[in-house]
Amino acid sequence: MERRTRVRFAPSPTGPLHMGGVRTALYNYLYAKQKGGDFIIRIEDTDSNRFVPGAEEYIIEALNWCGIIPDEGVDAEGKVVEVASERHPHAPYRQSQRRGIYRKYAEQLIANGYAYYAFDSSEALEKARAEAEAAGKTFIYNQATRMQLRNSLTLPSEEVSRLLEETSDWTIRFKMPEDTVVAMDDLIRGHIEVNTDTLDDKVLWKRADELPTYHLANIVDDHLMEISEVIRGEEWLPSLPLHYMLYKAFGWEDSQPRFAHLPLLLKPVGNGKLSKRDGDKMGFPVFPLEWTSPAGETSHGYREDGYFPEAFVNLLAMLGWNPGTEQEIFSMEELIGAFSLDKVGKSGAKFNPEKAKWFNKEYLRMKSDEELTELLVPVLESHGINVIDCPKCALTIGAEFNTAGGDLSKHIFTRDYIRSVVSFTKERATFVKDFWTIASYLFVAPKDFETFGIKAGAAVEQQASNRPADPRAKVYDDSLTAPFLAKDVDKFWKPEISAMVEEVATFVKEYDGQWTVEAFEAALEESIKGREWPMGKVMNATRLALAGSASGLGIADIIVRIGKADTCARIRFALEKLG
RNA sequence: GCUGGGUUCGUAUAACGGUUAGUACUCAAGAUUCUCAAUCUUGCAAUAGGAGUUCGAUUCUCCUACCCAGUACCA
Repeated sequence: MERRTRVRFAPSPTGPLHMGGVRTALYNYLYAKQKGGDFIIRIEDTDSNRFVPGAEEYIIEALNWCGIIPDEGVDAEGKVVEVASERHPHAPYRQSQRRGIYRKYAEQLIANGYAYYAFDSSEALEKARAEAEAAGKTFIYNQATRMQLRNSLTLPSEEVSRLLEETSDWTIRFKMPEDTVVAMDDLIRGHIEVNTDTLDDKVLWKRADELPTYHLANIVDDHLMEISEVIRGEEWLPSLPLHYMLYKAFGWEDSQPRFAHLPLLLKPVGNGKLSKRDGDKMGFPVFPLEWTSPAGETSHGYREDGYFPEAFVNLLAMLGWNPGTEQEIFSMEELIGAFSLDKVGKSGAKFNPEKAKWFNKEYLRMKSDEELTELLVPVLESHGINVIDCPKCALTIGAEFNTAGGDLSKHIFTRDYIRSVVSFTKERATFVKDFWTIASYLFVAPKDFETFGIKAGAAVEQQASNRPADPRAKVYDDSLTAPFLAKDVDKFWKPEISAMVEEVATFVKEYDGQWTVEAFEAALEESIKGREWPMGKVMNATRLALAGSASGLGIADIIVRIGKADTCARIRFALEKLG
């Protein structure tokens, strides 16, 4: 008999979900969708002390951004469902709203001899731990110590009843059986055996807040919600024996879910699991979305840093899982088809930020020019550039367009202009925002760089910043030549060359051929060759005058877009400024 | 400490017990180009160590080392 596949992602709203959590959610989602089953989200907020406002909303929004949409647990508006309905027979999905149902299960365990009441105060236990530690031992609440402690196993029943009535900080603990081997099977790790003597009597339910702990809530809810597979992080592996024992104690072995423990996501350098700190330190996000803590501290998010959700999902999928083929780029649909738990690795995966960028670059290249144009427009606008749909509309505001569709003096550009920039700049960009650093001079002349906050040679600098600095490099004072990159001025702007650049201006002014990159380039090169000029020098010096640095886009590409008037104006300005 | 899990190039990973141990990212070199980027080509680089089983071990077993997790009235 086939059981319907039902898996859940059960985050605790104690802070923003980090990328490891998103990956767990993703694997659950992929698994469910592949089997045609349900993906459920359940909020595990049984720790009243660690609740963080906004965390739950953040988690849902992050999952939503990634395209990981729950079948159950969240309604169409992205709100956690609180009342049961046909579509949500298992609601509510927030454990704090289910508190009424856990106690009786805990009591059932006591009635059957699988659990007991414990009256030890937190202070008493802490003291016992401290004493044991001082003696070089570890205090464990288990079969070896429970008979020396204050609980319903050791106290007379009248005393137990009295304490139950009159005090409110007692707990219900699981009575871990003695010397029993628990044999477990993990979908990823295979067969595992553990002796119960190494385990402790975990707290299942707390009278103080009338809430269960993770272990009880988890087992009860998974059972009630008919979960077929539990796919969770490796940090849960040590409590798997407890969970097995719990299923047994409840008599639910037959419907017990199968378990899969995912390897952890590790920090890029050094040892240990990936944490919030690493991202801040190494300049990459660990969170899907930007997060501002209640204390006002902001952490980067993949979304805000310019990653496409598809790229983020793709890179996450490949961290710990592989398709068994050499394919690396997968859409969500393809992932659903290809995913399998037995291709999930056993060892922790170190996250590599470089590879993450590579994924985004690949996705950027796959996008159409139109799509990228739409994404770029708001970026340009945020930098003070005006974008309009058609040249005609602009006539009313007095813009005069060059042949490529731009009016650089008024910083107004048509969508066609933007699209053309995107189209031939695409393969240089990793993020949409890169278009601005790569091609800002196609929108703003060096003369106005300062007003637009553009640094000479921004694209060059951005690229160089990814590499360690060369200690032999000469240090230049950019302020002397701004907006032209000082080291390029030093290298390319010689008196004899500036004269040649002036002639390029003349050539452009008198050019009356076709205004396409190919035609113009051919003509320009012809004219330079004809005069036996050192082409490289002229081109580099010209680029310096037009773009502020000697490296960057092709000369013809630039001139054809900024047009005659602006080319001449820029060269004039450079001559004036640099001599 | 104890318990459990893990270990293939720097990183992510591939390899029914039989391969010159493959691929991608990064890095380096060359080609190309007016420069940079892109692209193409080439290169650097790994089975943690030791026993055993086997004709043959990255793969199976054991030991050692190292790493990780858990060891809460947190999840």
